[in-house]
Amino acid sequence: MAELTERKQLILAIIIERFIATGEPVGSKAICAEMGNAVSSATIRNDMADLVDLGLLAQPHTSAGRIPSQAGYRYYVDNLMANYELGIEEQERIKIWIQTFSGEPDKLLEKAGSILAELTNCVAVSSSPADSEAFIKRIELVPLSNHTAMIVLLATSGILKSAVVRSDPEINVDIAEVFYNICQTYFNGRSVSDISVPFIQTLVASLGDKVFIMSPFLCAIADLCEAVKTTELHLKGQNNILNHSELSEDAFRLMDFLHRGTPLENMLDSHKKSLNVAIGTENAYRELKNSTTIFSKYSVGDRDSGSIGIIGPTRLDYAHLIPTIKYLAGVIGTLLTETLDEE
Amino acid sequence: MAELTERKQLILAIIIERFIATGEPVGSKAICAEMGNAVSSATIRNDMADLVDLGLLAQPHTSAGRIPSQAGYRYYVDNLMANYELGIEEQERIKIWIQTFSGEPDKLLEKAGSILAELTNCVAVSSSPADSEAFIKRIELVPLSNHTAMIVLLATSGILKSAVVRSDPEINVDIAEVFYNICQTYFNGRSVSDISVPFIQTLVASLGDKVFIMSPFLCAIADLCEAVKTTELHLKGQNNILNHSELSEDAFRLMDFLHRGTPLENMLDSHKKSLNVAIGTENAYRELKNSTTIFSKYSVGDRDSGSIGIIGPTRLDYAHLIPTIKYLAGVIGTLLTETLDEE
DNA sequence: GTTTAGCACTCTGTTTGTGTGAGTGCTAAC
DNA sequence: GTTAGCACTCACACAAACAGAGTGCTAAAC
Repeated sequence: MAELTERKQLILAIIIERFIATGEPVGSKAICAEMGNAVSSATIRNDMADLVDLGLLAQPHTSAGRIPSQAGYRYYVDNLMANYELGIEEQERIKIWIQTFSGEPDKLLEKAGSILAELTNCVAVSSSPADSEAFIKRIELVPLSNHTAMIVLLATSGILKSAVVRSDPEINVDIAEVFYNICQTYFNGRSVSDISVPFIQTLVASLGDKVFIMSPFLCAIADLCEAVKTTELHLKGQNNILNHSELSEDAFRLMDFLHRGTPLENMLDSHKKSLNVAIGTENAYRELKNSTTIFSKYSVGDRDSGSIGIIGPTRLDYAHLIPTIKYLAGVIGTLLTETLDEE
Repeated sequence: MAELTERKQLILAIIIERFIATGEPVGSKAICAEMGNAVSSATIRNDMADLVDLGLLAQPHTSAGRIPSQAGYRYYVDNLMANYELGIEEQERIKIWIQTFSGEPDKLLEKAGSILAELTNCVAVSSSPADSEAFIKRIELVPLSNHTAMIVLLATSGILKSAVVRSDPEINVDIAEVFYNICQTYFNGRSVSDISVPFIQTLVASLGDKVFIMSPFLCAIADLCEAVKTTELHLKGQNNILNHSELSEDAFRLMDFLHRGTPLENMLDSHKKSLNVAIGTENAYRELKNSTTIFSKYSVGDRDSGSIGIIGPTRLDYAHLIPTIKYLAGVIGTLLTETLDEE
């Protein structure tokens, strides 16, 4: 991208910020006024024409003001945008929320999504910690009734999963003991990526006649390991799609996209950078071609465990939202690292 | 409601069913054809005029066909509607889904909501079992790390809740023993409605210096008891709101209403009948004045524990949806009763 | 009394035409 | 490089004209 003169940068910034604030195309006169009439509107028009040629601005029609193009937003985010601090409201909200953290990672991320949706008026997406190379730290069996029990699996990277199991034979002390022996020998300390079909087969072979009573428990453990590896998404503030008039045309397709789940997971998985801002067609999915996605990863210990971020229109208050999301991801990482990755 | 002649009933049914199928106002000629020209369109027009006078039909404008009024739908649901069996697709889907039931009530209800949303193309709402008069069956403590543990609470009415707790003092065998003693003495077998602030105060007073280490656990138990009493809602298929053009005008307000949560809870709580169909303004909230809600309660043992149902436009395929929802509620009740209310 | 044919009438949705205003692009002068 | 001036373009709002669907009513037939 060729260097822009300082004035052109200023004009671009004014147009983008005004457009973000009002949603209306910005005309040369308005810019002129905002610049204190330092130059005339005709001069600004010349510069604007150049910015259009560079692809940084667009015109809805010949006789309208200018609006930022996707490339314009990109230039703004990369070069022009001021780096704001978090607002007081954001900070307060996040602080209060942190205090309610009990220690359950999935709940934390779900709540974080709610907060973010409220703060941003966008659809917020958060993923619970997942790590395909996590290690099993412990597995517990909690008898609930004669034939049902809960299995709780704690893994590295701040991951905690549980499931209820039904067993035909009555669940008694003997079964519990066999269960704990198996866990001790085969599961504890092992990477969840090891718990494959062949692994379970070898295990089953070595169990002899205990296979029959153990199989629902083994299945449950395998499922939980799968859950440890699998990103689980929380969608919040879907109603906010309707808040943004520029999305109303796509609203249906967008909603549908969000509810399909898998593409969204793929998208989050594909992000390389810790903070990812994708504007319009920079997004991998064409359903998002009029949307911006801002996602940040959070880390538990030294591993990236999940993401949190938003999906909104391209017309977004980038300068405020980006720091908010960054901060939130940092807080999540810190909390999870402190709580569950200790000892 | 005065008795209608058989022909008027037939005309009303034809109009409603055609309108449900097509969404277009139905004219006299179309009805005439559907009746095999047994009578002329003029005759039908006369009858239609009478039905309008009775408030069962409405005209969007003078020169359009007729559409059902809310009273018309009500008459149809109460008197005319055929009682369909479940379709094969519905049955299959529900059967497959049942097989995935692990024993976790909250998950079951969440999944049931998803299924219902898919089957009906409406917003599905399901509430996890809750019962303000449930009894505590057992409480378990599952140590996770040195300073965190999970508490699992099993109650009657098929209710299972869990939470993670952080404790400053290290969680060791001594603490676990104290915990279980307290549970044995004060909580097991007690009704959750007893676990009030004064009750906790008495308990705290009797604990002496153990109060300090026990307090996070006691708080957690109190929270869990609260959760047992509290209806937790699962919303599914919110994107379906946009499927129905007649709701698109209210889409925003409706979405907002759904996300507010509390009014929805109140609505479900206020239902007296086991199956509740509220058409348009029969709904307690004005946000739903153009919507129909169909909800069925499910019972665990002999107590109503929660509800499942849909929110959609008034133009709904009542004849198929009502049996589906009824059936689903029945299945949920049976599953939960068998699994968790045993022994 | 009920049913029917016939016809004028009403209302919606679409198309076409006109005017207005905001904002531009270009040219010539500074 | 900057500015004033002016013709030009386009979206939007409003009005008029038109076609089509379906009704309501009347008078005759059953």
